[in-house]
Amino acid sequence: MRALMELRKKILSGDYPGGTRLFEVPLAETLQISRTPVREVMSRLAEEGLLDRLANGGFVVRSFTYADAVDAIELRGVLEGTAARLAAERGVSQAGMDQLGEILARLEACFGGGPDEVDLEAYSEANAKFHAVLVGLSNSSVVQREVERATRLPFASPSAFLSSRTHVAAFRQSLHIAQDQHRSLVAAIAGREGARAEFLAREHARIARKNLEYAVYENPELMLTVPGLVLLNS
Amino acid sequence: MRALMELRKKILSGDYPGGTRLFEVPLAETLQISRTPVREVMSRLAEEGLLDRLANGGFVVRSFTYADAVDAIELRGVLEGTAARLAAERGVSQAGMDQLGEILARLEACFGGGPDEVDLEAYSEANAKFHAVLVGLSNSSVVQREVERATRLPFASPSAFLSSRTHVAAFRQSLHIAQDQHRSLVAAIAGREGARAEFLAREHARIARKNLEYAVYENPELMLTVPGLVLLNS
DNA sequence: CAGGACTGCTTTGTATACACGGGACTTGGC
DNA sequence: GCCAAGTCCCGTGTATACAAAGCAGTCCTG
Repeated sequence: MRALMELRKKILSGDYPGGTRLFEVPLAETLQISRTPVREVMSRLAEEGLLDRLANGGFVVRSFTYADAVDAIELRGVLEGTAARLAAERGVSQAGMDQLGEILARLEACFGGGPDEVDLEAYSEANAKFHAVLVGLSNSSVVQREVERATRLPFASPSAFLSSRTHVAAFRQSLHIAQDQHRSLVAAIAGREGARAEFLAREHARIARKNLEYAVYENPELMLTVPGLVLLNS
Repeated sequence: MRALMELRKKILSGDYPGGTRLFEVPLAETLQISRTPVREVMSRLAEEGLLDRLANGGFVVRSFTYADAVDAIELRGVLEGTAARLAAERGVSQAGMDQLGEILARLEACFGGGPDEVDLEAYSEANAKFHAVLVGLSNSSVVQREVERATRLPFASPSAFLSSRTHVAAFRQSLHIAQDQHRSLVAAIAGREGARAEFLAREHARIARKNLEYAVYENPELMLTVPGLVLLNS
């Protein structure tokens, strides 16, 4: 199934702009496989939300506007917020809280002495872990499934603007605020404050929205380096 | 693609209980088609959330617990709530509000003179329309897409407990409350009250949760007549 | 000149045959 | 007697050939 990764990569790197119809025969030649696995691959990418099924068969690369990206981020916030609220309402075991605390400490350790000094690589990894664990603590496989789904769109992922290739001051500075929200979120869950946890998670996601806004309007060359932003059309 | 509908129907009617692994060859014989379209069908049902992909290939019928159903309903409420909030925040055109008002009136007309007299058939149809239009008014294709997805699980659908086969007093009585919530929801959107709209939509969905609770604990024979409830296992 | 129908091509849908991989069972050796 | 290795079977992955459907372009007719 290397073909799946290959096609996904091509779409994510902008080889096939949004709205491009993908024909089976040429794709089969490009990927050096026959039509049957091509269909399989496209079907999976449709599940991921990267392709749309056409009414009369066939697939097109899904096309995203700036507004869609904003909504996808908002949606991620809503879903993570729900997971956080459920975790708070239903309660989290001591082991779960310990796990969150440990990741929190790992995130903390990524900040160096200087005000602008961050180990982005380590932060990005711990951040992804934090979000994954948080969602798991909702104790709801249904919610977890949908969060993971919403997160699969690269520009909506919690780590979208943390790629090590994007050493942008504006992004780095947001990390202190983000980390404070992480801490507050954990405190809210520990204190069974469902509403607080929910809205902190939402606001947390809106950092990504702000970063997106910055990339699109202030620093357009970032569109090429931040993963997924090439998918944005108009 | 009648095979798709046929297999979906079989799963929804409980022919293949949750956790059942679906093998391609026997399924191909059952459905009277070859393995290739069987794979296609299963792939689509996986997209719908009725099947799960196994790690090493193959599919199993997704298995739902009571808690999963509760969570799926809550999730639907959260997503519809988000749509309602966005509609309120972003504003809805006069034409949109008129459309909502018209459906509201149609719902109203379903209640007869008696306290327990309802044209369930008409109500169910208008109710489905109301929810669809409401979500459309969010003006967000991303949110709309995910609401429709969450709604595809039959027991999480807004019309789950409105099937005409389930003339249960407990369900009918909830309709007056539901209709009041519909009216309030429209008022909230008209008044740009985002938070109110969001939480009304959530609470509205929780009527379904209550009905589910009733079906499972008070009137188990309903499990067989309410569409989708046969999917619930433990 | 315009509209409709027919034909041909392009593209997806379906069937079938073959390849590959994994797991279980059996057999042989220690 | 137990463990390990090999083989066989079951099930999915892949390729290819063929069928059917949709679309467009052209030609014929009114």
